[in-house]
Amino acid sequence: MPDGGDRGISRATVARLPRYLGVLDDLGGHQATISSDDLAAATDVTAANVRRDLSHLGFPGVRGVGYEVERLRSLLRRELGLTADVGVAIIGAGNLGRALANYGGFRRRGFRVAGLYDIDVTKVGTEVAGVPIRSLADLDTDVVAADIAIAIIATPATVAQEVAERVAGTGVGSILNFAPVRLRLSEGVEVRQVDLSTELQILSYYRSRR
Amino acid sequence: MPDGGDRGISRATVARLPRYLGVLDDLGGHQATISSDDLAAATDVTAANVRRDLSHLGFPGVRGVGYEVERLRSLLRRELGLTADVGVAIIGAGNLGRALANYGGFRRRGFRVAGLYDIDVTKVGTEVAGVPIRSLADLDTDVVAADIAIAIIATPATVAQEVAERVAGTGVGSILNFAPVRLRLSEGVEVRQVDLSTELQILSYYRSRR
DNA sequence: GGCTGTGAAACATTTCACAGCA
DNA sequence: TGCTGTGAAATGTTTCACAGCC
Repeated sequence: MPDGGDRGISRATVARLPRYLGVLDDLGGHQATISSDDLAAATDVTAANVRRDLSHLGFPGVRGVGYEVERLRSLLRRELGLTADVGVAIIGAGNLGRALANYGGFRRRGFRVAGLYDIDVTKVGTEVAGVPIRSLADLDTDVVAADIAIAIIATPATVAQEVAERVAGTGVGSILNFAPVRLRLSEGVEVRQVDLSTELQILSYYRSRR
Repeated sequence: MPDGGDRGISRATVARLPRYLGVLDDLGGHQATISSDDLAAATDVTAANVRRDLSHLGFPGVRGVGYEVERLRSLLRRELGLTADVGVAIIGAGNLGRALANYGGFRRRGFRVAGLYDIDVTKVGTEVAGVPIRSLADLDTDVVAADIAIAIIATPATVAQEVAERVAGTGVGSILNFAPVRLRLSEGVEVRQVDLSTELQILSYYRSRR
């Protein structure tokens, strides 16, 4: 795995960046610097691993002191593509879609939830946690107008594939899929799958051998 | 990483078992056997990796033919601790809790959603998707009476730690936490964290460099 | 003295490639 | 012939341990 400048950070490292960022955000300006030990303790990572990660990012610490919190925050945001705000559309205004719209963590990091999209006309026009519910038919124009970069699929599994194809057609390049279906899409669309049942099964595995 | 018998399967392998199981479940008895190539294609894993995983589980295939679907299904279920049904409690009857109660994927694998727990007395006594909403005060007795093995925390972040400690006190040994807080619990409780915002940030990372 | 930065070792995981069996 | 099972190599990731700097 390459290091230094900016490119080619390992997947394992990338997966830890949001954790580091979360801890720094929670610090709330009470500390100017943080040591690898402290950052490690707050994130369930080893100190050596923290140092290795930050060195991969090319971020310098100060020996005897630690890492500058504000500089590191900026770097992590930049690295995660959160410099400008990132527009997000949530597809499906059922319980899950509404839960996601309510979920403060998105706004807290630089995401802007532009809309909830549904085909149920009785829902369209209302809003949830300040997020307007709009017709799925409006998505194509909204993607451009509201600068939507990522779509979150929160529909029933039965329609997820169809909806995802429609979403991909609007030019949205990234999809986070919560429906328990493995989406098959054309090249060029980045899909990430979150399967709630998978997490539960893994937990069950570790539970069953104790 | 050890292999063979039953113990000491690597974490990476464990993380793939639910995927394999999901594919086999979706087959619906239309195939008696499946090759590593087909199983690989359906799960976004390489064929060599599938073969290695199954060999770690000590599961034998038939050369020139493939793996017996039904036998493999049983093995995966057993391996994941899904032989008897596993009782699950969802803590928090907000949008997320209700979404999880609605989510069919749990029942589909061998989980039994025993109840939704909340402190809001106006909700208690009603039900969601056939799951009764009960008072958090009843959890202690229900854990024993309804044989609850896993608790899913779907409360606001602000109360998650407090609720988790309470839950841990009931003897539930495994917690799946959806609140965006890193829980600190005593030894002996297995905690698994799902952070929706983390997934979105990782997607954002890969989006930003294309 | 405290903490970073990093070679080198250890460990984990994946892939290659092919022998061997049905 | 088609596909598994697996050594061996390659690759990826973490940890150790300590020199070096503030």
